[in-house]
Amino acid sequence: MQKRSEETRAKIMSVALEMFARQGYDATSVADICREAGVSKGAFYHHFPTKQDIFLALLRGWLSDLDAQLDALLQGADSVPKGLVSVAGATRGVLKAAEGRQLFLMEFWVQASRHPEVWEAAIAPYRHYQQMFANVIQRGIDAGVIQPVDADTAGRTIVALALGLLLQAWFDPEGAAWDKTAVQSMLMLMRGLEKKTL
Amino acid sequence: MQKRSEETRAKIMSVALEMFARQGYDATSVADICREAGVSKGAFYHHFPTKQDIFLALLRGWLSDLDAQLDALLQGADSVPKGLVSVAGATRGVLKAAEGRQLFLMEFWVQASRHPEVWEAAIAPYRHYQQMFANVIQRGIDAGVIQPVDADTAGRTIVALALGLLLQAWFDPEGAAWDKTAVQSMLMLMRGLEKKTL
Amino acid sequence: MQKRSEETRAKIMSVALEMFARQGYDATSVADICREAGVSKGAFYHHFPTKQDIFLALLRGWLSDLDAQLDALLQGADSVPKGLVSVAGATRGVLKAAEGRQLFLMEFWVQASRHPEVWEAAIAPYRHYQQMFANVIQRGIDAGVIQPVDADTAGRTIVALALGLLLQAWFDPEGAAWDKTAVQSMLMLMRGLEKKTL
Amino acid sequence: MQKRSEETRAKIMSVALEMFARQGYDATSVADICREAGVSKGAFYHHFPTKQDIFLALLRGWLSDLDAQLDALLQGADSVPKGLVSVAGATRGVLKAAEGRQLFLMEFWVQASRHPEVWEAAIAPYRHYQQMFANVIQRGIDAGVIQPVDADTAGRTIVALALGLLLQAWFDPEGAAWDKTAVQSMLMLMRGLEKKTL
DNA sequence: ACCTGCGGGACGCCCCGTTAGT
DNA sequence: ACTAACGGGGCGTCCCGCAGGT
Repeated sequence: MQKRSEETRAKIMSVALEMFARQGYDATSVADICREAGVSKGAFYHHFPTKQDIFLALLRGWLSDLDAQLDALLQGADSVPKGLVSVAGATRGVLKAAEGRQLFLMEFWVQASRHPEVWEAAIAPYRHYQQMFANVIQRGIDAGVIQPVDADTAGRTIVALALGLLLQAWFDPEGAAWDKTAVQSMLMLMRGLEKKTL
Repeated sequence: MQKRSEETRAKIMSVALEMFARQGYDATSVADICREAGVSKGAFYHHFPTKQDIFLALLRGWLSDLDAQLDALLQGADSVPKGLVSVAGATRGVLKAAEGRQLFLMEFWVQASRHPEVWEAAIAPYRHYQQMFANVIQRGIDAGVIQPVDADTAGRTIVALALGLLLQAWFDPEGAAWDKTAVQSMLMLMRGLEKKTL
Repeated sequence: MQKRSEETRAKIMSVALEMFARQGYDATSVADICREAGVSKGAFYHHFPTKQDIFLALLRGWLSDLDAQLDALLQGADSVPKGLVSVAGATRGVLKAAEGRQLFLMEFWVQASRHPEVWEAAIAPYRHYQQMFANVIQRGIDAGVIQPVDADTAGRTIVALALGLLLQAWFDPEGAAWDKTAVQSMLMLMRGLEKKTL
Repeated sequence: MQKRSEETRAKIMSVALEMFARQGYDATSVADICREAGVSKGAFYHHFPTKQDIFLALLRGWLSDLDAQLDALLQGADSVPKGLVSVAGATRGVLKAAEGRQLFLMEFWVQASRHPEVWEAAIAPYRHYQQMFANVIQRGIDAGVIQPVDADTAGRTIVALALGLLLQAWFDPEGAAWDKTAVQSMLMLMRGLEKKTL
């Protein structure tokens, strides 16, 4: 029956995700994953031809998850370009989506820099998000509520802020209430973008 | 004479830095480093007790470099809190300082998340910079040229922006003129911080 | 219906034979065979209890083929002991029979040296042929056309010559026209065996 | 000191030779060799980059041994082309030289058929011997003691006989007194080559 | 009866970071 | 400063049972 197979595969993936996130890709051996998942190496290599392959599979899943979440979040912002705060709120979504998987994110970047296929998988969605933000901004400009800045640059700026906060939240979790900091930061930036209405 | 010894050590370090940056920490073997540096493994272990140790040594050097560069840059901003643009310019310095060593930076973060000693070495300077920016902001607030925001949060925001730009510049170098983008981004943020003089 | 089954079995065997011959027994995995034959591993193990077993099955078939061919060839020689050249011609048959399967032959010997069952299967026919040649020689001696040598030794000598040529032809195919060399060689030997009629 | 190193290397080689000969190349794992030799895997790979490499090293040594032995043996035959029996005796040398290493010889051929480098190492000496025998024969022809046959073919025939006997002696050791059989066989052939002095 | 997918472990080769002995 | 040796894994693969479907 195929149910069993699917379960095994899922188990392996979830374990692998967690271990990659906790110990990193290189430090996690296939044997580790198998032991933790309670399967044999035979089972592992039945489902994934290579250690790299499970990483890519994980990555794919993770990106599509993120995609869904962000798309949903931006629905609201999309329709209310004047309420820039909603954009600020959206960034919280980005952080949430990455919650507890930051190390995996790092690993992913590191791998991306070395393996073209991974890079491909990484760069596309990144540009996608940047574009989404740029679109929102552009609409705001057209509507006359945002300064006439370069929308692309603004998009990149928003992404940069989100990424930077993500990173800080990761390597200094106790340093601040990152949740609130995210909102505040984004507000500061938004304030710089909105048209001064006297 | 110790000259020879010093040279060997330096050679090893420079090779190691480059290889870590290009291939990553785990993917770079001690043997690789030795071959490239033209020394024996014995020589390597004569100078560094452990592979980790050379990494830390490298890290220390790198951080102190960065420190010096940033301190110099912030001298100006420090004394001219009203010219917030100078702060924007300073972020360019951060990018410059990391030029071509981003992968090493990533490795460093990854390692930091796992080894307390590394984390220690990483978190301290990070907080240092954040504090510097916060100070500049605070002075601006006191002088009445900046909105009465929370200075710490503003500091974190600036650092976040810098980090985020660094990251983007790294994994999508062709995506934009990051140099200029950095300045523009910072200006947008600054605009949100400054007091509306109207 | 069993037709399907028989076909599958035959397909597996033919693929296995070719792969063993080309890559050797150890270097050919069951998975390789299955992939090439277009069947699942389950199917393989349904037909053959073990990898060794398919080898033995193949071997058995191969030997009985060889047997048939040689027996046919020696019919002639048997009845014309004075025409020693026909014996020479027979050796060509040996070479022909092994055409393109030398590596399998080698594998077979190697396996034989380690597994008694295989050895059993190998040594019997070998002695059979040697005996056939010895018989022909003995008849020649009785008929007075061949020197009074030890017939067994002569038989072994003929077999040796055939084997040696086979081997050379295998690992240095371009080295000579082995076809003709075989005949010439055998003639030289025959000349040493025949009674000097002068 | 380098003495230790040399000893370790020699120990590894001798153990490997024996195990390859007894169990075959594929069936002998590096771990087996190490255990038997009482060294660590690290030591093994310090001396030999690859499992294949130790095989080649062994092969090289074996061939040069054989070379030396045969050269010495053919010295006599060389100078006494009329005493063809000495050539017959020489073949005994070939058998002696291979004593107890036949399986290694087989392995070697099997490997040769798959790895060009091995084949290279194998084919050269083989042609060398064939040539030596051919030379002896040619001299005999020139001296008028041997039939005007094609010397090359005769050389190949002698080699074939030697190989064939070697093989039979290996897979049916009890079948005959191969020592004496070798001499008898060679005499039969020689008889066919020599000029009928009548 | 025939065939399939899945799973199980045991190893195989290679390499890695490191310590002893000069 | 350097060569030799050391173990301990790492990844990938192999040969092979079962449970299940057709």
